[in-house]
Amino acid sequence: MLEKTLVSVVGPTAIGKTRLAIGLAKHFHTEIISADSRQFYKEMTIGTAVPSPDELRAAKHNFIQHKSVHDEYSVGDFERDALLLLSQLFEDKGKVVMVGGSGLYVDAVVSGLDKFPTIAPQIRQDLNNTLAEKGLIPLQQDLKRLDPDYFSRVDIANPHRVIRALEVCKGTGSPYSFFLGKKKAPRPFKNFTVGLMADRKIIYERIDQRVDRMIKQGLLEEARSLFPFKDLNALQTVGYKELFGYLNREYDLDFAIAEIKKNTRRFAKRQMTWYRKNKEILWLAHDLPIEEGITIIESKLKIIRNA
RNA sequence: GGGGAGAUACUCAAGCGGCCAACGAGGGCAGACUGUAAAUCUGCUGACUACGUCUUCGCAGGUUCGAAUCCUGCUCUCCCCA
Repeated sequence: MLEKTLVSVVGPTAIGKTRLAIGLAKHFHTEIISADSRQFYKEMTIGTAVPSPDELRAAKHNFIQHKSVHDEYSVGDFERDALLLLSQLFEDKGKVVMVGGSGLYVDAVVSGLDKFPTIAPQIRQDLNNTLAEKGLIPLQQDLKRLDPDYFSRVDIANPHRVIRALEVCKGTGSPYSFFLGKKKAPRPFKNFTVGLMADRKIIYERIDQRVDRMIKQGLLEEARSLFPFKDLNALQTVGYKELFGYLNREYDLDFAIAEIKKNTRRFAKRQMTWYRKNKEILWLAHDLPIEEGITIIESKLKIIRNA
């Protein structure tokens, strides 16, 4: 019990992270922290593949559907909330399991983000308006003036990157890069990350099957109920945005479903790209029996402990 | 049987004598990523012993210094008239 360890499970969508996480949580008699940026929202269930009631009963999950799509909730908020909860859980638990499909969110808990002051939402609103009316170029010029250092490093073709940096510059009066690279608070626990992998073909098949299942379960109705809020950030989500297009009579349902499958595959690809560069991850085959996976993880944890 | 249109890379689709390994779009692949991240953005996408070489634009010939682009024949597809 001396070694507090956060065991994270990562991997592309639909590969079986939830199952492994539950197996681990039961094995370690502990709880699960979800680091999935879309399972936070209580209004979304089917399309985000939230764990089933049975699964939720099998192990205590945290940060599942604890927010509303109407709430503002950022990675920074999540990092803070997760660390707070972790410190509580580690009071009487040696291990905590984290599952997440959102690489940035997992990394935020594991490694930490720099601290940024809260920025008034109006600033971003204004920047978005500028983008819509005048395009990206004036924003790029602004950034070049306000933070030449970051300007030379960012992907200046990416409006989100440029606007985020600018909102910090404008909101704080300091360059965005001023806040970067500060010493992060050390985590009072060790990290161990397990990745699930499979052949591309298998992942894509699983995705297709899962999308079909979601549709059968009533994803369209769920999307219909959220249609009035389709412009909210939380609803810029694969599985919903495509159905909004259908509900808006832009194309037929078959097309929408095909788009969901395609976009989910692309999402899975991006997840794999995110994790691929991380050499610390212990990769396990998706079809390895859970007990075997746990045995392997246990032995690796022992090695770490003795190191 | 007669007349017309067309066959271009994984798909769709430009090109209509040289600047074409061939616009563009889709799809795919690869990558980036510090509070929008299931978001957003970038690159590549004929083959290779790759800042060079080799084979492509239905097939086979021909004209030309030079053809995806012009001519002839053939094959196939579509439309109209019988």
